[in-house]
Amino acid sequence: MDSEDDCGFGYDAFRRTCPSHTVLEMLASKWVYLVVCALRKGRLRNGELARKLEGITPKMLTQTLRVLERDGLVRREIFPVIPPRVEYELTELGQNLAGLLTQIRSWAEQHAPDIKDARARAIAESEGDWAA
Amino acid sequence: MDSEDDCGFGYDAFRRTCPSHTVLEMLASKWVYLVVCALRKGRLRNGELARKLEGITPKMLTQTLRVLERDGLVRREIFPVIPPRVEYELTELGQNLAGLLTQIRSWAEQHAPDIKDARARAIAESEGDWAA
DNA sequence: ATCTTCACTATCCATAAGGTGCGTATATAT
DNA sequence: ATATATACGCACCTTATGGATAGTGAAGAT
Repeated sequence: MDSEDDCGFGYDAFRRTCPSHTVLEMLASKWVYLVVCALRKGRLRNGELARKLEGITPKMLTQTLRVLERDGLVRREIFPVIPPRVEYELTELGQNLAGLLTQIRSWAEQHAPDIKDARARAIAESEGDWAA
Repeated sequence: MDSEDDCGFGYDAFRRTCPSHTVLEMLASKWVYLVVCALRKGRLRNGELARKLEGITPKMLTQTLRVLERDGLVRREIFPVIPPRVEYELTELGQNLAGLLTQIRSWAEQHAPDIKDARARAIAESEGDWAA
């Protein structure tokens, strides 16, 4: 019945026990999107990322990078120097994903006005209710 | 400096005040992914969605659909019959997005084994630490 | 009379996300 | 001696999220 849904790989993200479902859960994070997009054009240091991702706290940055490293999307390189120097870069798998996530980001940027309008309309309608 | 990053639309998802940033936040949800993907091939009723999205609670399903409706990605049609009949379908904007989200889902399904392996390796390494 | 269906709505609660601040290590500059 | 820079880890706390459960309404079946 859902042979089309598993995309022919035997995995089905609609099933909560499927490994691809947990992958989707991992990807469902604002900071994962942004970190992967930020690393797309080359390796960056922790501080460089922190400056690029406005509003991220050091904790969330580290947490996100650890998840991405654990899942094989990001490689971490430590230079044994003082003061410490650590660089992050996408693995091949990460680069592969970055293409898609960048498309999502572009979509968000392109359609932000549409969605802003839709939200405004939704608010206007709900406010109109009292007078109905 | 970041002229490439705003994709030429004047929006930059890296800035937390940018409307596109809130769009990205909205998209960063497992259930948003899955509901949009599920509706891709046509309109579905609440119960049909609930059966398709294994593990979703009625609350999360309704909540997700309300967000998608508010943002203009999903259209809701109510048939005034008893028992109630409500159908959901993607708007044009939603269809547009569904293409991308389906790619993400396919990616998750294709690369689930790679990520499973990466996680296993990460665990093996961290367990190896005690013997180091 | 009671049950069933369907699409919710409301409520409570456990967990997770996320923020803040402090500690660590050490070469270099003052 | 003290301060600075860097990239964290750790502990604590507050808030938000998601899940479980129960309730609603109204026609039709039993």
